[in-house]
Amino acid sequence: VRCADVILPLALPRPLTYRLPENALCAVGMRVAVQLGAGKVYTGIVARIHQHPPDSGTLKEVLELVDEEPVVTPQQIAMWEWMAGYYMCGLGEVMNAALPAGLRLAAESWVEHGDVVPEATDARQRMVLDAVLNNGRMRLADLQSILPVSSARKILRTMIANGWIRIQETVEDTYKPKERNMIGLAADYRNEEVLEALVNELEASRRNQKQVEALLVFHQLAQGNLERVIPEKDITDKVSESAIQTLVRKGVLERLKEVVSRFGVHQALIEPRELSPAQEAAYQQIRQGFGQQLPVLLHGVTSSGKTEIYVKLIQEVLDNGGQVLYLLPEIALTTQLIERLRKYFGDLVGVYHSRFNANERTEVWNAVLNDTPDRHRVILGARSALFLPYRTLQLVIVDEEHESSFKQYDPAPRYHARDAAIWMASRWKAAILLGSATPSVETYWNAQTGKYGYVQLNERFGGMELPRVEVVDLREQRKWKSLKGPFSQPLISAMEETISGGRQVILFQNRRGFSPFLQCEDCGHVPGCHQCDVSLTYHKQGHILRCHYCGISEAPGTECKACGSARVRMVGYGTERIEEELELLLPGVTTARLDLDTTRKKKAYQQILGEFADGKVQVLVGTQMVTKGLDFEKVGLVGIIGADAMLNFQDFRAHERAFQLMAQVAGRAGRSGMRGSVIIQAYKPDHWILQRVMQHDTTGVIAQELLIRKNYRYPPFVRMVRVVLRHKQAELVKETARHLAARLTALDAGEVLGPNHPPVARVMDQYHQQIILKLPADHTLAPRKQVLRSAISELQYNTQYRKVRVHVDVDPY
DNA sequence: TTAAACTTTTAT
DNA sequence: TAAAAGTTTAAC
Repeated sequence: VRCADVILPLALPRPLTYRLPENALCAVGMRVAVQLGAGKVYTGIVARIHQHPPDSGTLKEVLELVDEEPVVTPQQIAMWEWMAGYYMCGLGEVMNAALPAGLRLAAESWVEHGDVVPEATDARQRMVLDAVLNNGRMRLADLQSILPVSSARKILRTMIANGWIRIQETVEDTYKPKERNMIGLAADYRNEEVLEALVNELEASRRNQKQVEALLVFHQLAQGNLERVIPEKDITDKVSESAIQTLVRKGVLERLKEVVSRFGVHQALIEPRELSPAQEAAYQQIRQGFGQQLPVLLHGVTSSGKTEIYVKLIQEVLDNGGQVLYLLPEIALTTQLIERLRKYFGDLVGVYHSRFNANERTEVWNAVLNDTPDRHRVILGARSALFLPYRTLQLVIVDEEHESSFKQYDPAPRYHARDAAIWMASRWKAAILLGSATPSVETYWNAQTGKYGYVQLNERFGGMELPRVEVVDLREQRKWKSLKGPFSQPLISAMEETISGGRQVILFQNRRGFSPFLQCEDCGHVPGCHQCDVSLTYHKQGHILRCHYCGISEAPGTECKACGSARVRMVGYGTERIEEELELLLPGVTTARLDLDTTRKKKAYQQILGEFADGKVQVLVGTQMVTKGLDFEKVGLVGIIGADAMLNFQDFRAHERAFQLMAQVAGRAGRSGMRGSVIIQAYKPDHWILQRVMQHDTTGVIAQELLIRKNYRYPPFVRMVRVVLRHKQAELVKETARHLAARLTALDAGEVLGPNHPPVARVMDQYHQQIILKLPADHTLAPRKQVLRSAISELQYNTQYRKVRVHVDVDPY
């Protein structure tokens, strides 16, 4: 028998084996429909074809081959397997992250009438039968929604048992290509003489003038080529629809559909700029590193023109017929960069990220899979762009390499796009370039130790100076009562000066919403989430208290829930409140806000960033989003409202991240000729990180951090694995975590820290415990992960421990 | 993820 | 005591 190992879109430990129908033309990477369990039909991807049926049980047969050609390449399956192994999750989970929804077939259950004619039926059964008979068949989900929720399943079950109805599973392709209406001449009329005769005939009657006109317009648009097919809209722009209609009815014209791209047509406009001597030197060094098959780190200060270098490298690959993957940490950045790259490469640039709908993503997927020569040669995207079916990938660029948003946390696979890209590049034999003004400690270490090539670009483009950074002591400001809401005197004057000088301001506060929490002035009570251990954030927009962990919201009462006092005050400043305070402080100033709440809609980024770029907005207030490599010409001042929150995190990466964030946002200031300035407000102005931000000392921070990491055994000197346990009962999770930790110690898996609870111990009524494993960064990593795997599966043998959900986060961020 | 098998809670 | 609600488990 021929067998197919099928990856199913579920968190199963491994692919399941099905029997292939005889003579089935099946290949690795094709989609197949298979039955799982009693009735459910799923589509999966064939990972392997072989002749070795598993020992246990009977084999089910593949129900249907969906594709004639594979939709997934063997290289991708290799990548999925690597990812599932390295990040310790199921192949199905990787597949779920990788495949666009348009390729995941929707399996639907339909209810049809059965072979047995029902006799005695009750009212509800009658209802079901009527619905099924009237419509031929009904969606199971629709039927369930018209029946009372509690008994729907039961009613249907009896009816199935009686043979009155049955359930049929279907699998349907959800991808719909976009089409447009076209007009062409019918076969008989694709001849000048015939057409001329027709025109003459029609001209005889005055009533047919419109038709003659339509034919002339068609002739003109077709430029004499009568085989041509013209977009209907081009014709109806000039002549009436009814004339076309008549000609179609007479069989002179034909209506046709043509598949078109969902993505508009763009034209390359300009030649890339010549590189400066410094850029040229960096470019040559990068080429050299690529020549040695090494990933290369391009460490270039903000505004050093890294993009120009990327452009030149991309151009080369395109000339060479290759594909390029350009990874960015944020969707907002793709919005900015796409316009820039399209100026050079036009339609060859494609975008791919989570804001695209299923059809758009599938279209990009197919274009990459088919290696189309005229579209999607350069893919610009967030981390999911990693999963496209590249065939001729020659270059990967990971821009803003240090960004933590390259790491996915939930759901599995908990992968780091930068690290996965490095694996991919070596497998695909593609070059890979990591770019950053503030490289991560790990990457810098790899460059220092010769694992990566290292190229530095210290010169800002046009020789501009780095911004002046000033730290304002909030303790002083408070003492002298010179704080106005969240703003210190120096920040206020700087904003006024910048705005009156016709330049723009960016304000950064890493908290969205209006106020992080409410507090009763009498008893100190803080309203918290009912199902999570966090306070509720007040959102003025919608006048609502919201939990940022589970999303649940409630109306804020007018009085304290604990003591009934009416004196409840809002504590702290989120972006929403900062924007409002600013409007009160500087009336007439135009503001905009860039955070999760203002960018929910698909086009929101484009709109907000567009208005800021056009100068319609003078002050842009935002969360992390404003720090990540946005380029604006006229920003003269960047204000960091509260630096302490970032410095006080007790995670080993907190200092590194705080520095990166501040250095990056500072880099937004001062682009068009004038030196920019940065004001950081902090209660701890002497913190060493702030001092280093003032000095723009990236390598100093990294050197210091490397010392600390070496002393305290943190990455890159060890590898970390975080094990998270979750359950409704706090005690059970604790007990299980203690047991697992003890077991890991006994098995000598590595250095075991914990168990303890993560910063937020309860989310959605589930209590969390975590164990951190520190593993040596050597060849024992894989066997140690195997030890961890078996220790976790051992929990199954205990009826209590097995109830606890466990997940693993490799290289946590 | 799903659904059947199994267990615990709740209402009458 | 039955029904409802919640848990657990296996899937080729």
